[in-house]
Amino acid sequence: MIRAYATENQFHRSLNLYSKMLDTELTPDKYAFPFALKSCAGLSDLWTGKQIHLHLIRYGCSVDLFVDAALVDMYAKCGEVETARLVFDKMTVRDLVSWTSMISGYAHNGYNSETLEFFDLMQNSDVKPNRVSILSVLLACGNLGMLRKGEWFHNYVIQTGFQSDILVATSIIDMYTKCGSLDSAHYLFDQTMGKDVVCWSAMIASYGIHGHGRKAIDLFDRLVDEGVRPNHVTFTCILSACSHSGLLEEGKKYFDLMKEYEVVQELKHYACMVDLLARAGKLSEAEKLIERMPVKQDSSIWGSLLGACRIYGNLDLAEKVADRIFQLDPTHAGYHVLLSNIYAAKSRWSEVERVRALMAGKSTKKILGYSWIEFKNQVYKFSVGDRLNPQSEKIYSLLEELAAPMINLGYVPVTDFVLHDIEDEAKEVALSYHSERLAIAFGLINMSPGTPIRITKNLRICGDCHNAIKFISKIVKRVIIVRDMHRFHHFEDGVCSCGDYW
DNA sequence: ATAGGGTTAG
Repeated sequence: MIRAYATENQFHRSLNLYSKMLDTELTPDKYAFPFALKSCAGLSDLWTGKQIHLHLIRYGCSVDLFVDAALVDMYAKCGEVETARLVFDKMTVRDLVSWTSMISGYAHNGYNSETLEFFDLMQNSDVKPNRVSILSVLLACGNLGMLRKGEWFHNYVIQTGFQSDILVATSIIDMYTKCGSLDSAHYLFDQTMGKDVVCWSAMIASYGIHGHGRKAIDLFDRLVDEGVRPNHVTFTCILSACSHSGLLEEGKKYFDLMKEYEVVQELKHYACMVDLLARAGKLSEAEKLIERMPVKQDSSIWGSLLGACRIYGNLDLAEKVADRIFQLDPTHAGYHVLLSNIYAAKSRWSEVERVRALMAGKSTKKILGYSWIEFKNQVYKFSVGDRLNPQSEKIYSLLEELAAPMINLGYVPVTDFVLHDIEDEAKEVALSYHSERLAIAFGLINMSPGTPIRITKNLRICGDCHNAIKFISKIVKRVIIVRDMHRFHHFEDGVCSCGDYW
């Protein structure tokens, strides 16, 4: 029964029975523990997971292939990757599933390079990967934006025949999407037989994140024609796609359509709608939607609105919205910076100072921005103004060389994005060495002419860099593809695919 | 008798 409930995702019931079992004279055995642990994993219930870990030691089940794999999985799914690794290291015998549990734990917790390293280690231990273990490396390649490595795995999948597996195919489509190769994603999607709703959703998401809202809509309508039932993820994908392309009326239509399919409108769907309305300039409509939505608000849904307040220079609403945000999430550095930028754009320097002081007083957690690029099977990472790369000399002189032609073509640095107490000239310098520009210069120096430069960035690209990269793409006659935390920007001949709508 | 798995806002 513990197993049956765990298998049916009824984790609370599963654990209730486990707990009842402890009250009897029976003791759980090595067949019960994996499923009790699976239920903890499903609930991300670390506390109960640790209790069960103690039980299984007490009952002498701590050296068992199945129990240990379940422990690794439980710790990983509860975010305790290091503990999972300790359990894994203690195992005396490891099979494909134990390796895969660990690799998947790495992949799903953002330990992307570890995922790839561990996959190699597994193969060196003469454990042959199967379709399940492939999913994790594809996820890691996608997260890292490692297109060449991802292509290598795609080829590997073709050789091994795993491509006919719909889960693997979907993962490859997603990998290509996240590596900026929309064409490859689309090509594989068309080739894939027996597509289910997940695969369709992945492709809709793909068009969305690359800014092809119309194609996402066509695909959604095709999915419906083929009798596939869209689910909560499919709707998230289509709403997000509409939002990235500014398709306001279409987005509203799909939001309403959710009711017909009896798909519950969750926070993530409202977030897309707020974003869509706000970026289209319907600020008060967006505000009203947040106020009257029947799901619990979070700081980020107000954050979308604050972002739109910056675009439209609406200071009054920005102040009101920022109040709400700081009540919900007082230590978020990004929203403080956003608010101070809104003040800066209106030259309200004393307010800028006030927000900065507020920020310092609350010890906000600032995420350091960085950008990276794949080159020769490696990832090269840059942060603003750093000189850690051996080719720094060349990188900085290339950026300096580009400055004059950029200005000749009409580039004007916009320094609103830098805090105002730096001198103007210093601001321009700080901007011109943002991590994405260093990564792009590295790509231009090292990659053969004609190949697109693909950059990944952990934050949103700043407005000035977005503008600068347009000019760079024109001058160097290169396609530059930037993935920021939000979406893709394809720069070519001075134009960005996002149409500056982002 | 037992395990590992694809899509999702900001």
